[in-house]
Amino acid sequence: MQPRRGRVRSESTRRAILEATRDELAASGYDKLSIDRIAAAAGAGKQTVYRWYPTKSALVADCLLEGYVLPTTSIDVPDTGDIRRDLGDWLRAFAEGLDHPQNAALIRACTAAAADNDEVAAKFYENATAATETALTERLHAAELAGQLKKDAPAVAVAEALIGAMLFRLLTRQRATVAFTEGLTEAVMAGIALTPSPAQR
Amino acid sequence: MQPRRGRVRSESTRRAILEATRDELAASGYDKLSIDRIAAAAGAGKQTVYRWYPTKSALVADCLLEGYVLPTTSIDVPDTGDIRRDLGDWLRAFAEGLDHPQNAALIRACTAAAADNDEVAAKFYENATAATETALTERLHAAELAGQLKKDAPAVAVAEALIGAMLFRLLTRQRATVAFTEGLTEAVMAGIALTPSPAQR
Amino acid sequence: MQPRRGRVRSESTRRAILEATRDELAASGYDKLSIDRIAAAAGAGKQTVYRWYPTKSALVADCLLEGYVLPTTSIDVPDTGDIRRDLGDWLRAFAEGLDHPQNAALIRACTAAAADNDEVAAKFYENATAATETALTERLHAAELAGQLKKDAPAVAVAEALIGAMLFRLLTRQRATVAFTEGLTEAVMAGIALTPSPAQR
Amino acid sequence: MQPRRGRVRSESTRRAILEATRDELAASGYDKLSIDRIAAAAGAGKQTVYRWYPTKSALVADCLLEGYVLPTTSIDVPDTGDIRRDLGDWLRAFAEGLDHPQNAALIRACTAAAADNDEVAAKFYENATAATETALTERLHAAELAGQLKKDAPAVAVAEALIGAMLFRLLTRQRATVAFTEGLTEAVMAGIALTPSPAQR
DNA sequence: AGATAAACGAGACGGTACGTCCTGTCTTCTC
DNA sequence: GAGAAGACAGGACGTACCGTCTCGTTTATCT
Repeated sequence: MQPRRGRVRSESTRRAILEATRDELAASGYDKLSIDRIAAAAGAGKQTVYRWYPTKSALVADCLLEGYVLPTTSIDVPDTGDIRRDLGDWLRAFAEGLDHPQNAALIRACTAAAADNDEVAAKFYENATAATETALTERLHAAELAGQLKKDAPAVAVAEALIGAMLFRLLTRQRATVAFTEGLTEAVMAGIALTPSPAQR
Repeated sequence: MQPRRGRVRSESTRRAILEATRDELAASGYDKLSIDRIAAAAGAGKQTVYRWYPTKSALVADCLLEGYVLPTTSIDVPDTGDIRRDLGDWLRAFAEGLDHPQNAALIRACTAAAADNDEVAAKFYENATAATETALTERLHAAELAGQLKKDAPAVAVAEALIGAMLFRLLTRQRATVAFTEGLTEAVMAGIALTPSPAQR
Repeated sequence: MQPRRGRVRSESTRRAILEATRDELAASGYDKLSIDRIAAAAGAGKQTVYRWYPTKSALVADCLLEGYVLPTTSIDVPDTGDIRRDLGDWLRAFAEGLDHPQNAALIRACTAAAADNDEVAAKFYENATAATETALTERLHAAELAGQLKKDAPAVAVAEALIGAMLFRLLTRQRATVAFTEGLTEAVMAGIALTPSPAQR
Repeated sequence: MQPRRGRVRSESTRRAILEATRDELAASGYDKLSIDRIAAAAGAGKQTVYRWYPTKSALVADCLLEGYVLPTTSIDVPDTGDIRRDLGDWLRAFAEGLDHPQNAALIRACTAAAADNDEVAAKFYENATAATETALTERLHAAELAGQLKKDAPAVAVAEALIGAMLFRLLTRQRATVAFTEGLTEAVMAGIALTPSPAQR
């Protein structure tokens, strides 16, 4: 391991850049991001921004990865033993988090970034999403082990359907009301069909 | 009504602009769209583009509205009388449509546009989405009337969960496999919980 | 001749650019010229500057060509019939012109530009210099025709020696005093050698 | 004088810097000089360059002072006793030196530097020029003492006229041909006027 | 020998300017 | 009067250098 030549790169500057990025992202959205403005707001030179992040996408991606954008608070899925109630509570809490305009703006900006760019998409998934999805699927598996769910329930599909529904509401600027989240919870828990599943195709 | 002096605005030019926009969208994504390039590709002056569409967003929005971007083909929900099968078939067809890279790129671009801009979001919802959602909810209501669904089943929530799940897969660059779509269909039809719903909280 | 499509290029903007360039040149010298600042001072976009002048050198060169930098006043060589007096008067006037700091700064800047760049050098010669040189050599030829000069006197060499001497004084920050200009005039008119020229080598 | 603790400053590094500067000067001219490149070419850190030379100008100035740029060879004025021949020979030799593109480029670069910057101008004069001028004026004074020149001949003015003429040719990219140098020599030795100088104004 | 200190290479830092590209507006001429 | 062509002011892009500031290393002198 060689001795590290030259001045060491400033972590604090990097953090300032990420914070400035988060602020710009919430204020202006993804495609109005300006590296010039971010650098100025962070008190950094543009070159320093580019030294850390070669592209606007990488910058946003790292913002996601480092948790500057999405709070980890709303991710935890409660576990009271009652999967039905836990799922409902979690979904409602999630919806409430999205009611704050700043959170909504940030997630929309990240969605735009993910839609535009593969790398951001990967980070978006790894962080913002996979964490949530993992927590959700783990809770579902726990419920399965507890004998509350059918065997081989498609936990991933259900988790992504829930997240996807919230994302869809966000994109189309519809609030996710309590009626909505409860209807959705009930649907995935009990199904909407009257007749039981046939002997399976 | 006065007689309209001067040259009439050329519909064919407008169509050329929309086509050029669609091509750029598929090729470069939303935030790399350049009005300059679009005008050049359409053989139009920039002013003409701006005369029709005041903003980049409006341009994309109209692309959506006029169906230049999203094919209406995959929207129709089959109706064989068996809601379970129809839903499954439709979802699989939808997923297959998203497997074509060009379609995927276009929808991602539109998603980015919708995330960034309220107006596009509205158009995105009205067209690309509401059409789909309407078709879906109508099919669900038909099934309800046919006695195949529970009373007051949350059709809208289910429809949006299905679309949202597909969108989520698209954003995170995960293919929606047949196993995925079938698991999802089964989940919303029959639910994943073992025990029946309690006397409703 | 085809009909010229599109908006016509604004001569007044071009003039504003040249004036701003002249001011910057006098204030900061050649290698501190900033296109950004020039554009801002001229109330023009950078692109407009570049549309007219592809390089900093071309800009300075045109400043010279259009006479924005060097006043044509000091160029005219008087003709009273007495070449000796005329030359002396002209050289003194020239020296006095260079005594004004602004003129000196401008010519130094142009010299730097000419030294650095072939194109500017050409323009520098064509305009600032050739005009002077031409006026000077024409006056000398007139004197020759009037029988006041030796036959085949090297008018060009003498003209360039006079200009060169003034330039040298300027570059080395020495004032060209009256004693200097008169000594120089006398030297080229009467020579400094005591003995007459030998039978020519 | 106190004993100087710490590492001694490396003369060889300083020489490497000057050599790199000379090479850059000849290759790119004055206003394209880059301290970054010079440091890299010299295998030195930027700080070391700045420790020796606070500004680009000082660097170029020292290049001149140390003779890295202008060869002292062409400075010596021959002394055969015949001032007319000696002057002619020297001027021709000087012109030949300037025919080499590298020499021409270097002197042009130094001229640009001198035009832009007072300090360089001083060094330019002290070294490159004063040496030449001194040699020339000394030769002229020797001739005067030998009775070959008029009394009180303006040696400095003549010397500067000769150097200025060469510089002017260099700046305007005109070669100084033998015809040119001989015409000039003859002009300053014998004058170009037919009639003898009047009783002097 | 060990401590102290300056100079060194390397290179990151906050900045300024570059030359290019794009935006949205404005002229100009043509249909 | 709409349209294409394209110039315009403005502003962001990503790059190159500036002059300054750490770093770890090397080389000297002083204890």
